[in-house]
Amino acid sequence: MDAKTAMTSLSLEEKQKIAKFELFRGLDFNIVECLLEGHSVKQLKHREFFYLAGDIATRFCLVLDGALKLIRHSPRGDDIIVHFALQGDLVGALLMNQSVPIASPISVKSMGPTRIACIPRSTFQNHWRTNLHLQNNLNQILYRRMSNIQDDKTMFTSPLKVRIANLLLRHVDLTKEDPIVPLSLTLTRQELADSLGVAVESIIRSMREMYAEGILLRENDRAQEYVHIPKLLKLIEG
Amino acid sequence: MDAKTAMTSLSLEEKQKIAKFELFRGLDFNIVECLLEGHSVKQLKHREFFYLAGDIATRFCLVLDGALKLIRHSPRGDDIIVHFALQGDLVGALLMNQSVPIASPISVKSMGPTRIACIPRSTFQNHWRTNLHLQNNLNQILYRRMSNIQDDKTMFTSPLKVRIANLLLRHVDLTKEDPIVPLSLTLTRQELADSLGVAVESIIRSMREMYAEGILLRENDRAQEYVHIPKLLKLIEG
DNA sequence: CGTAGCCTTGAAGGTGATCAATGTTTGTGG
DNA sequence: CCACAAACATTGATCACCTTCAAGGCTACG
Repeated sequence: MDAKTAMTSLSLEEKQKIAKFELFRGLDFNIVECLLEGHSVKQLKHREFFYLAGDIATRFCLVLDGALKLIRHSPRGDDIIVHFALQGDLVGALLMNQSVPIASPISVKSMGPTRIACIPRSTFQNHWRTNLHLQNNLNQILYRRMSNIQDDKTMFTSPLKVRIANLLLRHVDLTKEDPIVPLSLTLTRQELADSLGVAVESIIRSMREMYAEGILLRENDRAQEYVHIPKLLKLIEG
Repeated sequence: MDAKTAMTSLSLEEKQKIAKFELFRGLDFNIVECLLEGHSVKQLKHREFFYLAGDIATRFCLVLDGALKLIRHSPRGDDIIVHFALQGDLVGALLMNQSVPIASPISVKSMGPTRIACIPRSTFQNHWRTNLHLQNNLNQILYRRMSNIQDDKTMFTSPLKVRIANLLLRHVDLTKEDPIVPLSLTLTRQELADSLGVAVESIIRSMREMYAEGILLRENDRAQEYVHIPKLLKLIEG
């Protein structure tokens, strides 16, 4: 096995960090170790795939660092992003719950360098599926994900600028007092377009206006973008 | 307690029928009886609410007959239907899994006369939450619901006629050999519009074309609508 | 018999799509 | 380190699709 495909395991130290993820709340450390049974850590480069749509899903993964995007392909060739998975999020867990391995309906691609823990299906069957407390935590995650996607659907009828605002709002730290906060996840214009199901050009034109209105800000030409929360909220409220 | 609000319980016979729902697959009958603990049967008229958005959810329900629609309200006053719940489907179960009762983000309204079994939160906490097998079944339902709504999102970029076709396809019995099958759930134009997030007029104009193309059919002016499956599929494929 | 909900049609208008061209940034291999 | 490719960003012009508004008809139901 060469360096490229070398698979490492999590150190004890790292496992202890992971045990603090919300997903594992209320679980003993030795249980968490069981849940990671047979795992392997993978360092994905930018734009690398974890699943391709149609692959039989024999493993799922926990995001350790970085971000993944979950992509559906439309018959017309459009790619639609249905979810962004960040640190502590699970990808493919719902597929593991099926009685036999099934084809993944989505592709999963990294956004920038991303570290994940790949966990085999058997571990899910033996430990995840049988742990009641964990199932409840999983449901919390699902509930949030379902809420978000329902929200997207509800926003469908709003003008594009409002929909962009709504999407960006999910990727800022709202606990800060500051009215101006940076985006915690950098999305390209293309990713915003794919997430909202519109053309890139439309995103660009809408965001240009949002910059002009001071809703979005950029530190003298640097890449990092900031949002003005009160203005953003005002835009969404209407 | 007058006739209007009289609450009845399920007969033994009916419980046995319910025990055959996919949701309860693999569960003993006496377990199913526990899962219904404290339930009450409600006969909803047309357009009656089970939840109103914002209500604190202290119970959930199982659809016995008829149909419910789950509605989200946008800030602009548009109503968006996020799901149709038919026989055997659950409404509000995800809300029960939260540690404390929370406000429902959706309204739930009957479509025609509908019979439901209302089940108190405590029963969920005591019996549903603690039953591993049931949790797995619940996840199956969630998976399907999530798939559907992701599908909707993916279809977003398609022309309206394709999106209508895709929605109708979910409400026909595909096990039949016949190319022409009736819709198992009658949706008004308004409901189609609310489900797809478009204007009623757009639905009407699109469907007029679909009638002209023989994709949709109607028995000499009768209300029951039929779809021509192969043509429907061809439209979706592109 | 009047109201409420749903269906239908037409005309006018706007939002976002499409197409084409070009600039910018990033990463890769010679 | 430079050259080149690939991904990403931007702009303008034109156009299609869907929305909005207004008006009217149909059906069910108390």
